[in-house]
Amino acid sequence: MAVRQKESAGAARAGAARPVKERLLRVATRLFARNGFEGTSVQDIVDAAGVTKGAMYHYYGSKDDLLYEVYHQLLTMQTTRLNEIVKGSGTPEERLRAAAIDVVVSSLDNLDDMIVFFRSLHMLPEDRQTAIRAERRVYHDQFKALVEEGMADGTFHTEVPADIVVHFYLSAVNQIGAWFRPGGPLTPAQVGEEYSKLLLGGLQA
Amino acid sequence: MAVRQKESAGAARAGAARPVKERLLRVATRLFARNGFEGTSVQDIVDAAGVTKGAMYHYYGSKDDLLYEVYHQLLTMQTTRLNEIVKGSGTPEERLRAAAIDVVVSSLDNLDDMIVFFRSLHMLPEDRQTAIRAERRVYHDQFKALVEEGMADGTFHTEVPADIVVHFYLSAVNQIGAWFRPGGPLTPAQVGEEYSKLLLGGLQA
Amino acid sequence: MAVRQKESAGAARAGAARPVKERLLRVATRLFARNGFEGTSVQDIVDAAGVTKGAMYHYYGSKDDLLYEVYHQLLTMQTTRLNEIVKGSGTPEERLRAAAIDVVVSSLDNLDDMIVFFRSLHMLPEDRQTAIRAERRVYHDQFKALVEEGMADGTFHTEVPADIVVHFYLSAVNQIGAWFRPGGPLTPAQVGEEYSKLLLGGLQA
Amino acid sequence: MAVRQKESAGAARAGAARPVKERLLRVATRLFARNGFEGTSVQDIVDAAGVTKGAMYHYYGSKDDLLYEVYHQLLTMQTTRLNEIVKGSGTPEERLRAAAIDVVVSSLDNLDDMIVFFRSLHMLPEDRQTAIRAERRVYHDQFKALVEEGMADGTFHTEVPADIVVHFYLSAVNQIGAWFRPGGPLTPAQVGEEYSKLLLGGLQA
DNA sequence: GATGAATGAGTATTCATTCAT
DNA sequence: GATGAATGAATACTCATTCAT
Repeated sequence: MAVRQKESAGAARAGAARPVKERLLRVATRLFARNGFEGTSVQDIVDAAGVTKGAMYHYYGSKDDLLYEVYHQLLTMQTTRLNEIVKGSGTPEERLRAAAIDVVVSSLDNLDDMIVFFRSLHMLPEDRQTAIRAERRVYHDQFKALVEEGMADGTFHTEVPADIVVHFYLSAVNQIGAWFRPGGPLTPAQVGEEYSKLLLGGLQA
Repeated sequence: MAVRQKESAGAARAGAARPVKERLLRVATRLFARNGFEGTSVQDIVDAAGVTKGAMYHYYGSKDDLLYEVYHQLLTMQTTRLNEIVKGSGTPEERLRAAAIDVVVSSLDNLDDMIVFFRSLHMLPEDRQTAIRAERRVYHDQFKALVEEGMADGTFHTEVPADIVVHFYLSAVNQIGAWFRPGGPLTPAQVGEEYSKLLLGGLQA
Repeated sequence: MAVRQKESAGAARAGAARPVKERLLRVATRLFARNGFEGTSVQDIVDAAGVTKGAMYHYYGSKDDLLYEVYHQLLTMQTTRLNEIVKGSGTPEERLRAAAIDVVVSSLDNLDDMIVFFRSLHMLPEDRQTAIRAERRVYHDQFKALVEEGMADGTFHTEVPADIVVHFYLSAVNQIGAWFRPGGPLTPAQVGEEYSKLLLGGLQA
Repeated sequence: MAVRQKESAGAARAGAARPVKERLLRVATRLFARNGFEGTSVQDIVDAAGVTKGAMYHYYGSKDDLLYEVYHQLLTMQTTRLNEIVKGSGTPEERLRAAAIDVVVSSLDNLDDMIVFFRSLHMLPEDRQTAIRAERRVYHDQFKALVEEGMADGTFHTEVPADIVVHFYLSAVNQIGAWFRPGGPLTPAQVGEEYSKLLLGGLQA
């Protein structure tokens, strides 16, 4: 009992400033990334957040809700950023390069979320998966529009359908958590640079 | 009792010819791919295979063993195929193209295994994950050797490190199960063709 | 559902006043004594206590924990009592007689615990067995000190080492559950009287 | 699989001379004593004996049969030996001393059997327990007859009922496995000497 | 807002035993 | 005599969720 009190006190000290709801999502994301969605119990989450189960169920309707929230926030953020790039100025090639770099950098900046995303999506109930996939489709289509612009103006060849190009590139980015190690020799920006080179090189007319 | 006999008969009809051990692995792979490792109970597996739990534990020490076996068989098969391509004749570019196509085709031919692979590896105990990753590393290094050959003889540019090229391409292939639908408009061979074009295009000196 | 309600009502009637945690330990002790540790399932325990499994695991980490608790409580109680006798007044012979009677009486007053103790200790994990044996050793040594006092002042002969005397006597007491039947012709106090006579008679100089 | 073959070969080499049936009982006794009856699986037994399950069920009808056999052999042996002592020559005191020493020595010479006996009897089905207890009662009564002879001729006092004396002494002997360590400072004969002194000292008129 | 005791349905795994060969 | 594949019932334990306070 002494231990619990100490933990609670410690957790409270460490993150009491941050509101409980946000803290819960943050620690849940970290735990899901480390141990998987199924490997993380609600008890693990509330212990790490320094609150009790009742508190969690006050803010989130279920464990699934937490997972959904991780997805939703990541997707919203990335879609917003892509939107700005798509609508920005510059040639299609310049804007595609910017988008290709940005998706890598923003993914590596939120690596835990990415890892959770591609590991645990299938654990959500069917309707939630459908919702997520629809959001994801919007992102895919915006990216594809950039590729098609470049094909239309002759910057890129048209040997490979734009849909496949986008699947190919976003797949590579999605799996990035499988090999990238923060603190390793490469920065997120460098990886973005290299990845975008490989994409654009493969599209040159 | 009538029900059981019917089930047994059904199972017999479906796959009694195939030995029990192999049948268990096959149905487990399918179920893991559909519902995830955690979403599949041992009961689900033995029901689908038409045997009892005891039979499964006679052949496999644990549910983990089944998962490991999926990985091991897929990796062994792909490594063997890559080996033959690497040691074959032809220019580095020809052999890299062959390898790039082969990894796509053999992945799509074993789509269930691929899906399981990249979704459930993290559910295995640490030591097994390490074993798998070591096997995977061998595959990666063989692939990288091909890229480096082409860089050495000037066929490919050297702007992007070979390691990153291989991570990039294999990541894209690994995620292929996230969008490819068997029976859709594209055949595995066509996808292999497109993917290899994107890879080799991005490498041209 | 009717059945369950009746059971719950029955349990409530029998012991709802007593807190759940204590009730669980009490019924577990009784069942372990009757059917052995291995012969008692967790389901048996929670059914008898009128709660569900989850409740038991809320209070005790495992079935082993329940068993350990039986041991720990019995040992603590007996060690406390012996302590008071050892430190009390009177000749060594008087105090040894008091201790010899007390260990019999307190064992027969907690016969279920005794039976469990000497039947199921070996089912605990090694580290717990070691902990129990250390507690038991303290008891043994206190008892031995009494015997040695009497040997030092010439009341008892020294033909048999004090260690063996204590092993001999405590062994006899430990096995008492193998033949004593509560409600039979002898009271615990009478058995204590006879046993102490046999011990002290065998020690007279 | 290589491991199993090696084990089998090793077991075969070690004990092939001894007939299978006897070997099974011997290894079962050792394992029951080390790990308890419930902690020993039939697979453990047949592995240690270097045979297969089918072989065990050829010789013994069940795992219970093995346990019963341990009890039966030990009891038969000890009863036979006690019989000879009871019917022998000498004063009651001399014969009681001989019996008191013999039960210790023969118990320590078959320490595994003793340990199994007092730990696992309660795991047998009720009817088998009853049978064993009847055999045990015969032994008890023979021992008691010796005590009563000494009481009748005035050698022993009659303050403590003979029944209790015998329970007391045999209990102490039964628990001997709880502290005696073969290879320790004391030989079985020495322990028998000390225990018999404590018994006879406590009985002197 | 928050607690934590309690639920109940679920999980992987074990194991004595049987039986066709 | 002996094998080992297969059974089926039992076991300890987990966990997301609820609800009286």
